[in-house]
Amino acid sequence: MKILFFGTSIISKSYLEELHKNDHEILVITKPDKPAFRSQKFIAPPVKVYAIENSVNFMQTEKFTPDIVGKIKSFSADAGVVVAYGKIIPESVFNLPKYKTFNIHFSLLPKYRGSSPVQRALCNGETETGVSSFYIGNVLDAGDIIVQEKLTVNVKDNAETLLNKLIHLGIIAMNKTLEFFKNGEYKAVPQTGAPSFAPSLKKEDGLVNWNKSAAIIYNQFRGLYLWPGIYSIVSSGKFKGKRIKFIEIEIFDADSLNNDVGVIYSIEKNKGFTVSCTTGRILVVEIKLESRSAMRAWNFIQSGQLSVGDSFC
RNA sequence: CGCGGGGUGGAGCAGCUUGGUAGCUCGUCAGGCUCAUAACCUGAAGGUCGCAGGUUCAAAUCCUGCCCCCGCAA
Repeated sequence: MKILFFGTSIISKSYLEELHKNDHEILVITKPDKPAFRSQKFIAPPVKVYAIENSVNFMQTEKFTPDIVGKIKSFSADAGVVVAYGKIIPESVFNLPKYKTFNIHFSLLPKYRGSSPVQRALCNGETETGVSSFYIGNVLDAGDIIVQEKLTVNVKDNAETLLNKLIHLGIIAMNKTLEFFKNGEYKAVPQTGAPSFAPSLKKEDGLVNWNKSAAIIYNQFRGLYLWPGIYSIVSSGKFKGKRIKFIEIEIFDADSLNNDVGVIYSIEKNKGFTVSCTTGRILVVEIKLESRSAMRAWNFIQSGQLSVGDSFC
């Protein structure tokens, strides 16, 4: 088939790779290079890198100008595939392909419409999620569903592990969808049930609220594992006002009812320190201080700059 | 040349402003104590203070250049 592929991130790359391996004729649409990281050097989207390395045709654009739309039109695609593209595609473009354009979304729509479905689902402690392929329309993530695949969330899953599972599942959904197009044996169904939304994550989403249960904080940790991570501000002692990121935490106990919320309750030899939540306590195992590399919480305790009784806000 | 922070025995830190004997906690090793629970006590080993120059009687500390790590911003 002739496939119009919209994608940018490292996630999209796997999908492009799959399409390429399956001998589809592909035109990739991706975002322009952007300055990134400390160096401020222009970094190419992973999808572009793949396209170059594998001689796949691609175009980079910020806007869908008449000129660009014309070029896309002349490709006369059979189907459009959107995966982690990062931009809104206008109707004049998504209606061009013969079988229209579909998106792979990492949730069981209409749940978790938006850009961070995996992370939000984990934060909310969902035990089941999945992927959906659906027709792109003018309302974000609201089109008719073509294929949906379910997945049970493991309690140990974090944003990284769950995303990897969903990427694989999404590839299956994509292949099924294309197969459906080819055979014509399918029927897209409107989304049913009340939609929920998964807005983009912000750095502040990582701030821990100790006035929650250890279970809720742990879910937040799982969901924000890749970015932005979770953190808290020290409110007493030598480190007052400093931010500490929690790279690795565990639930120390799930049931205790505490009044000393946000206070370092104990130090666990060779492991780290525990902090009280309203219900239960969190064991902090690995941390990261401003301007420092990540380190074991236990090691940091050796410096004596944080000890039992110090608190977070 | 986007802004800022950091590099000190194996680990985490202090010392730098105001140059003058390498400090603290942990770990390791040897010994003691014996139920403390972050166990405790005594002793020991282990460091070209990121690298290279410079200033100085004297540099971890002041000056210059370079390397590496981290955060912010995009």
